[in-house]
Amino acid sequence: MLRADLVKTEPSSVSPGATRARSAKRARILDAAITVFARTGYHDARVSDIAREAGIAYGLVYHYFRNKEEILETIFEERWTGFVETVEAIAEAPTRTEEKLEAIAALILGAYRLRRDWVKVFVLEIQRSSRFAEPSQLRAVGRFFQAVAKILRAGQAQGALRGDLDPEVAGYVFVGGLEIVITALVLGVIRESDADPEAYAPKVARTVVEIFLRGIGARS
Amino acid sequence: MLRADLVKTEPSSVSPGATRARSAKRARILDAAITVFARTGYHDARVSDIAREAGIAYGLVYHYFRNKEEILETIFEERWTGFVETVEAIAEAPTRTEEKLEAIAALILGAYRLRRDWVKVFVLEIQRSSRFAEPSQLRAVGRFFQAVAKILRAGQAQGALRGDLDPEVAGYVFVGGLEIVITALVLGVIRESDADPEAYAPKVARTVVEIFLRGIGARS
Amino acid sequence: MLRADLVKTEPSSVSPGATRARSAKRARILDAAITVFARTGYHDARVSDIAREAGIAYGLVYHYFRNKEEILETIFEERWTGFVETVEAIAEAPTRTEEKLEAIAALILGAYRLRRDWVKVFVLEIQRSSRFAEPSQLRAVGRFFQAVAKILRAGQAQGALRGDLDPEVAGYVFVGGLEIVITALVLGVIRESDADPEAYAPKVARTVVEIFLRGIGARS
Amino acid sequence: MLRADLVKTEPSSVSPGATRARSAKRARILDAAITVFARTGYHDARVSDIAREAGIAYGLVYHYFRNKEEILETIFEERWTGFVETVEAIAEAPTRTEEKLEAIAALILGAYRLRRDWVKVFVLEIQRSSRFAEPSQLRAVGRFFQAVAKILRAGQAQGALRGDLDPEVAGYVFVGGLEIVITALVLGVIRESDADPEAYAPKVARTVVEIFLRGIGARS
DNA sequence: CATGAATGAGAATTCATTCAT
DNA sequence: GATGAATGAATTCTCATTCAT
Repeated sequence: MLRADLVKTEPSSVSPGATRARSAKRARILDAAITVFARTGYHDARVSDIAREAGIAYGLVYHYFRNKEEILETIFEERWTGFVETVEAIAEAPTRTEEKLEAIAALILGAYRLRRDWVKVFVLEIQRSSRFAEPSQLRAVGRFFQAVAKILRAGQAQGALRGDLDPEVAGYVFVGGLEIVITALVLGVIRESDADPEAYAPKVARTVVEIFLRGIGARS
Repeated sequence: MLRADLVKTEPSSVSPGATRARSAKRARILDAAITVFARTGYHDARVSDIAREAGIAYGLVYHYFRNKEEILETIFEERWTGFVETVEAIAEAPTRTEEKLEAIAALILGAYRLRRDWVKVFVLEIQRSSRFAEPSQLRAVGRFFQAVAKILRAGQAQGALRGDLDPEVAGYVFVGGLEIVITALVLGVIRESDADPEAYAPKVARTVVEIFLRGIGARS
Repeated sequence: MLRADLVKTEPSSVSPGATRARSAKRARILDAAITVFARTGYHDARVSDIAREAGIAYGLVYHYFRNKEEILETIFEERWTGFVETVEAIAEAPTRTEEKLEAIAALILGAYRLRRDWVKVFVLEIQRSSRFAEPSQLRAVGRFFQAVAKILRAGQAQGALRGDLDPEVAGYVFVGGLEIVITALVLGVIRESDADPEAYAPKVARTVVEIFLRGIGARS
Repeated sequence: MLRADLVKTEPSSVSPGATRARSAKRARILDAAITVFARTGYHDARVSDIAREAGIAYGLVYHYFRNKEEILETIFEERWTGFVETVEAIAEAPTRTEEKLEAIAALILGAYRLRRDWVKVFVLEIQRSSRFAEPSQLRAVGRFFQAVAKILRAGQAQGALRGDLDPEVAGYVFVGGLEIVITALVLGVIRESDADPEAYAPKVARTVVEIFLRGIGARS
């Protein structure tokens, strides 16, 4: 079964020696930045906050990154890639359409549980960073939507899905449904029930998939 | 029929005389702020930009608003209220559930055509303004989601909608589906076909409602 | 007789009212900058030093000038112009060549007495500012050399000067002779005799002109 | 005949073995520094630029020099010394005054052709380095002017030069005439004729000497 | 000797906000 | 109301210098 922890989180699986040290500091800066961005928001985060959080000196940040914005871009590029690759793996897998959609929903909602800060930064900051409109980032996001669209087109081809709806728009609707639930969670608008937080995400995931596949309308 | 222009756009329907002048300047500042926020983003927008756009001295901004943030809040409160009232009117209307959902979808996607800057600011700025977490704003957003949830609950009560799904989560899914399509339009990821821009929004609206009601899964 | 005080020093001969206030502050910043640049050198001068010297707040400097460099450029443009105009007036005057050259020498060496800081900044800072290589500045300096060359060409035409020497190179030699004497004074390498400081500059001026016209070689 | 290459340029005429290596790196740093200072100016040159130009790690610079400033000082001291010694040799030589002055002019203008970067740094940077006011450097510059003054005094003593002019001021005038021509060349204000660049410097040198000795005034 | 990661003081610049006119 | 000059806190970024390896 596909699991949320498929999202690769450790770019630190690196070669030893000098390289390790370099990567270690760099990775600490990125981790710290995610934490700080999630807490304060990108704009209100000071570079010195990141440095303090990472436990390093101020100027070292500029040793590894040209400026504050490059940190955000790097977070996106390095961490998003792992996510997209997982989604693409799901798309290629020899499973039924419904399973694939459920896997993606579980992946996203599961990521919220495991890497809440990442999700916050992706959802709240990167998305509206001015750089987000940049071709490279749009392309990276595009990979994700294409993977979803691929699942839908395959589903239509094999008769599992209706063929009369635009798979691209449908893909947006599916992702949008997931995204807003996450946003609501991130913003605390809806709160995981205290009773069984572990069970909440899967349940919501299933609801989204269910609506997406069979609709909320009563069967006539 | 419910129309996009139900969104009230003119707080300038005000009393005459001195008061009119006051309101006129104030309204010009708000309009200018929307334009500038849509262009630059809230954080990168300078008060002087807003003043220049409004054609006034920038000290005057502080006559009408305590600070920059209050401008954003005011935009939200004054302009969002009109939107929510329209949605609530739709919810109360004696029409079928499907019609109501279609009206909301049309309202939102139509607003994008008529008041693109407003939508940009709502979607991109206010949503992630740190103030968004403020009770007053959350309440305002909540009114909107409650109106949607009300439609869904009513639909369940009268048997038009399945009763086995959480209407709150379902509401998010519906709105999220619409929202992401708008975001994609705002960011230029998907582009209205040049052939018939007028027809694009309604068509997308219908697709979203269709998926939401009947699902994309093939009828077994 | 042409006098050193022909160098216009007061751009503050301005219109009254609001304009005066604006100009007053601006002029104070420029004056303060000259003082500070002369004392510390351009590179080591902090904008805050200039502000303190001018008795104004930090940020006001940026109200009037884009950045630190623009201050230096402005000093050059506004103050150099007065100097060049004086030199051009000397060049046009209906006096003998020797008188003209003496007037220029007196002007320059006199300026050193009256506006030592200006001379320091011109000689030591502006000349090696990276911007100095800019067309507009080279042109401004060019005006000065052209005025000198004009005097020399006129002298050659009327038979007062030898015709077998390149007037352009000769102009450089004349100005260079003056300039290095000033530099030596600025740097304190040579010191005006304590006995009669007033008489030193004119005496040096006459020496430079004398050498330039009749040479130091013994008459054969 | 005295030639420009009399200026000693290779402190690398050193003993072999380990010492050679040391000196080699040191010399490379100095050469690189001259190149970089000439290109960027002292203040804007970063130590890392010098290291990159020298092809070494920038920490190594601090093995050989206490700090950035010491590099400039060293350039001045080590390279200027060779120049001054050449000038002193010219002064001592059993040649006529005019020949001596021509040799110096040729030396300086020739150096501009051979070691343009050195001249740039001497003319533009060292001269206004704040450290220029340092006794040791003033003394070094003084040696040069004293050598020139010595030539002039000797010329006066043997009747080759007029005795009624201050030899010190006259020396400044001579050097100043040369210096400004060089500055003009450095800044590109005057350009060596493309036709015969080799001949330009000597020609200018002769013009300067000619004016200095016989003046530009028409013989009455 | 060599390297380049690490440090942190320092300075420029921005811009929201205040206030005298 | 209206203006825009004045203020200064806040922050980013640079770069000389140190130091562990």
